[in-house]
Amino acid sequence: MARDTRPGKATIFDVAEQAGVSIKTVSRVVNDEPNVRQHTRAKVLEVVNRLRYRPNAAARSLSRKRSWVLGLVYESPDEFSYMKDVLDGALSACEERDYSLLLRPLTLPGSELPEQVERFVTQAQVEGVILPAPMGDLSDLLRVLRRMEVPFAAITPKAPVAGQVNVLCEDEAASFSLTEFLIQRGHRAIGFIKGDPGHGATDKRFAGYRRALVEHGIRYAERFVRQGYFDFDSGKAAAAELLALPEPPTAIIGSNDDMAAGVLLEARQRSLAIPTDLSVAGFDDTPLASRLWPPLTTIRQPIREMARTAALRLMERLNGKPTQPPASFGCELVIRESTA
Amino acid sequence: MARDTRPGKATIFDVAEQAGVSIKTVSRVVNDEPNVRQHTRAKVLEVVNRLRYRPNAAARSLSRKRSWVLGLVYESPDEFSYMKDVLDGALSACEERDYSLLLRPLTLPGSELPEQVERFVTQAQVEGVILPAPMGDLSDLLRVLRRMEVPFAAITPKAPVAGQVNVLCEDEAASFSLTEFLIQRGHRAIGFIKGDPGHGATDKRFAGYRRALVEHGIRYAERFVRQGYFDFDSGKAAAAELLALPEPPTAIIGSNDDMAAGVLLEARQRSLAIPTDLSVAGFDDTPLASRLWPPLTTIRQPIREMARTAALRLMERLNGKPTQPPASFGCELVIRESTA
DNA sequence: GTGCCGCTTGACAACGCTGTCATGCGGTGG
DNA sequence: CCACCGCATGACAGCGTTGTCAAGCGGCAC
Repeated sequence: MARDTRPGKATIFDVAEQAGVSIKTVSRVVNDEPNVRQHTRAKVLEVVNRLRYRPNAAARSLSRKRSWVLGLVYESPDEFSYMKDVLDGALSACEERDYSLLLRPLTLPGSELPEQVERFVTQAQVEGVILPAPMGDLSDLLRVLRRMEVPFAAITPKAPVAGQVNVLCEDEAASFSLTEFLIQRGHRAIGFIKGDPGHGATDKRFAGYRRALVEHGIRYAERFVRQGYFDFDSGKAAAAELLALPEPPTAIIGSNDDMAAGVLLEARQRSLAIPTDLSVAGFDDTPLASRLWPPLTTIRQPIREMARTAALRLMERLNGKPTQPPASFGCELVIRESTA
Repeated sequence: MARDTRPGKATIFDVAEQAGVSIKTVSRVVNDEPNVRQHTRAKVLEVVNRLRYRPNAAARSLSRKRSWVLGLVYESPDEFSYMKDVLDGALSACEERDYSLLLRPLTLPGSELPEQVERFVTQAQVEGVILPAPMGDLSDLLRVLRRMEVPFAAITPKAPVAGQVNVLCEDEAASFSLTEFLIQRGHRAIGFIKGDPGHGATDKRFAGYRRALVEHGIRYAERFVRQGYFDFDSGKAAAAELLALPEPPTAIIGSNDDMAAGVLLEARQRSLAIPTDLSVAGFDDTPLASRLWPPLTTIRQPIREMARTAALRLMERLNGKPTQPPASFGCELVIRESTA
């Protein structure tokens, strides 16, 4: 364990020695603490740059009893676009604030989920956890985190989690405006494919759909509604049922783009022309939406920004800031060629 | 800094005390070192479980001068499927071996790239870096890593990187067999959209295409080849050019699925029927390929496994195992309805 | 009985940093 | 002149672990 003298591996002792000060003063300068004379500070910084000194994270963690590590616990779907945005947003926040982000994909449903998360958190000394949908609704998971006293940030949970960071978006309103848009284009028989019942967005999107119907004097018909699971196959299957109805809908809304893609494929296989015979719309504005034919009318959510906010607020919380009310984000209707 | 007595926060001292041994013996048991009597070992393990003792990672890192952290440096494309598989594979390896994985998305081209990577590595004390394509071909990046003496694993670089972990796949052979498949279906005029010139796969896929033509006695025609950049828009633009030729090709190969999706859209907009008027094929077998209409004939690569192998070999290297010859993986032709 | 060896165990320093507290110093008010 | 105060700085312990080295012990060969 002789001292490592490769460049870039300088320790606080090396800097102190060369700057002619104590290690404590170097520490003060590096951490931007007050009570260091301007002249001293400058000298230390000069040596820091010359030696390319970087504080050792492990030593710092050990001493301060903090790790500056956030965890991102997620369910890994085939169609990863949503998670990609979450990841981008969380990473950008972490980088900005010099936190690290550790990932932990989980498979649902999972009876071992609590242990897996516990292991994840203790193993890597995770300080706080980001929970994209539907993780914020898994009571087992929340219970473990609370027991371990690990703060977390829930992105679009069904209901805001008390005492924690919450980031929501206007799913209900977005769904309302999408449905309203179809109604205004003359549709009366509008099919709706729900998402996974475990996700917070599912109920809200469905509620927005219903409210739009009601407010425009259209009777809600249960036969136009099918259960899906946010994946391509379930969307395709639901569409098959809807299109087999005696009087099929003239428009179908999928609760996300991947299901809407399933609708599109099913329609094709039935030789329906889109949007002439059937209008189709989705949610999320994933890359998929613009690559399909015809490109999907959909709802764009600021997922990246939401995840960023979740991460930033979580850090603030870890640094002692009191809990804030949930952050809420608006959505935007993106009109493309799949609707008429 | 009073001792933290919450459950799950026990230290090696607590365990030693309750087991009636020294901390060193606890350390031996926890690290599976030899020379501990069976009886002693059992007693220590009992206490470890009872107190839910988990070694403090920071302390361990500090003492051993290792971090057990790998870095994944990547370019973040819109269509994330490739990276999703890389991520899954790398994470599964890391989890298995109790390593952590840190991500660092980068934007190319980047003049600040070397500094960004250097900061990433020193900041988080990254021990080794995984470089999915096209990162393994950026000489600036490789230079920095070598200077810092950080081992890395390159996934499908243009040429294997000397002295490092390399994971390749049979891109040339796969491209050959895809092209051959089209030829056997009667195509003679086959368009080819190249990928980003910076990627290793680009040249190999193109080479396979050419070789298949030659071996089947078809003259290679430059007018059937266009430059793309592995993204949807460039695929669409290239297809537009190819289809505007006086004698357009009857089949087009995109060097990845996203570009093939662009071909599909362009064909649609020209009212070409797929596959009757035009056959289309891609590479990678991303979720996109099966969601398009018609579903894409494509090449499936074991990206997940390749990334897993890259990570595992990198760990072995970090643990002193000598460099091995590159690992190579086969690909598989997936025939769907976009070709006839 | 003596010397040696291998297994088991423990004492203690070291890893690189930050927190606590003490000390020195110049200025200020009485 | 002295007491006091605030700023600047440093000595040193402590964070929780592992590496080194020494010691104790029993067995075995001579």
